[in-house]
This record gives sequence, C-alpha cells and structure tokens, in this order.
Amino acid sequence: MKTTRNTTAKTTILEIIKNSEVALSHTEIQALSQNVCDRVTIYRVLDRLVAEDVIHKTVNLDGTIKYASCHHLHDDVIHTHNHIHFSCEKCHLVTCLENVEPTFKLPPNYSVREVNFTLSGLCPNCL
Amino acid sequence: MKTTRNTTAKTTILEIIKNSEVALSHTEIQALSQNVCDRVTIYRVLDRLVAEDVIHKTVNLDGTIKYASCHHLHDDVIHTHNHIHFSCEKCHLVTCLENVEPTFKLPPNYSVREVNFTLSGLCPNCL
DNA sequence: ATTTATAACGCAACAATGTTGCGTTTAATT
DNA sequence: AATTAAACGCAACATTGTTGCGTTATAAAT
Repeated sequence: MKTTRNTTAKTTILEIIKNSEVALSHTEIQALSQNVCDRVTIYRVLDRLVAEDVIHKTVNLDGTIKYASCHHLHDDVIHTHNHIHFSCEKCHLVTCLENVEPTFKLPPNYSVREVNFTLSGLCPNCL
Repeated sequence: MKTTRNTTAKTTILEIIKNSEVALSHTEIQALSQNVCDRVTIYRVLDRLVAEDVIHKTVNLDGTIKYASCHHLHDDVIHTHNHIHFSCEKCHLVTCLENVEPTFKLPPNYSVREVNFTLSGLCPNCL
C-alpha cells in the first residue's frame, strides 16, 4: 500500500507556503527554500501536497502556476477551491480572496470538477 | 508613427482561430498552420492580434495559454472578456461560454483590469 | 536498537515552451 | 518605381517542466 512520508524538503516547502500571504510559484518557492533540495524535488513535493489536498494550485493570467495553502474552514466536509485569486500587475503578488465566491449559471450538460478564477489589476497596496 | 500590416502569416493565423469552435494554443495553431511561417512568427502574430483586440487570451488550468477570437457583440463600446471558459478534461477542448457572465463582489480598493474564469470538467460531448 | 522495504531523493539528460538579436524580406505609402 | 520600417526567418538562448535510475533515508517491523 502507498504511504506518504514526512521529509525535510516537504516540511520546509509547506512552511514556506503556509507562511506566505500570497500564492507562490515553483520558482519563487525555490528562491525561498535556499537549496534545501533539488529543483526536481520541489516539483514532486508540490504535486504530493496538492494530491494530499494540503495546498492548492492556481493559474496566473500569464500561465504561471502558483500554490497556496488550503484554509479548511470549520468542519466543511466538502472542501472546494472555488474562490477568486487576485493577481496584482504591479507587485505581481497573487492573493487568495477566500471569501469571494463567484456565482454563475452554466448551460446544461456541463460537469464541473475544478475551477480557476483569476482577476488581475491593482491590489489595495499598489492602487 | 507605428502602423500595422497585413501579412499572410497574420491572416492565415487569424482565419485558423476564427474558424475554430474552441480556443487554441500556440502549439495547436502551429500544427494547423502547416508551416505558413516560423514558430517565432506565430508568437509575434498572436501578441499583435491580442494587442489589436481581435483575439483574446485565456489560461487553462494546466497553465497552457489558449487564444480565441473576440465576438464583439452589437455596438458595445466597452468590450470585455469576462466570460467563462470551459476546459474539458477528456477531449481537452477549451470553449468560450460567451453568455455566461459570473457575478461576484470584491473587497474595497481592488482595481480589476483583466479577468480569467476557467472551469474544467466534462463538456456535453464527453459527458 | 537493528533490520527492512520502499517512498523520496539527487543528478543528469531531455523535452517543451517562450524570448531575443540581427540581418533580410515585404507590405504599404510616397 | 523608390522608400521606409513593420514583419519575417534563423539561430541561439532562457526558462520551465519531465523522466530514468541509482542512492538515501523514513517509518514500520523485528
């Protein structure tokens, strides 16, 4: 049976993501991790953390993938990531707007499994 | 003064995008264009078409950037792209759901300039 | 505490994607 | 037909992500 292990790479990377106010890309995590492990390991750790539902992915408007920790609220059994991400064009920070849930109505026969909502513009700090 | 020219590369690429029901990536456009021009030229033409607001960009959940033609409705002066894109996980086609406009309310002091809403799951054809 | 199985790792090599510089071509105006 | 610079091709490079494989180290069993 497939088990999962706690390694120094995994814990430090998770710490970096948890301590960050904003979503981080692979490259940013690599810069922050000070050679704790190989570049490839970061990719693998990120994949594992996403699979374990500890962090989530979001895609920036330029195509770069960013990671942020999941804030599991209270006792939600179903845990979704359909909140909005805001990407500032000036400071390039990506923030999770946890409380902003967009609404929309879809045509029939679409089955949604994953969601990515990203806005870009200027954040309060840069406005 | 900076003018823009109509070249064969530009017109054929625009045709490809306009004739497509779904949003296309650079790689897909390259495959469909049958060596009409260099790989680099495709990048440059796409940038130009986006700048001219003839096509628009959207980002898939895997980070790949797709392009679709803009359908300027009636006499809209302000022309936005804040409709939803649907990315099918099975057939990998990205469709613009032109008529589905999401609503959401943002915290104060955010200035939005661009929007990207992408859903993924199964499209009607693959359901 | 030692052994053991395998998850996770490092490294090297590769693949895909996007960018830049520069000399050449060609579209559109004169 | 001449002119000008937008657009092009090509080569080289940068970045990002992937894969294979031998090695390391975690966590469980002894």
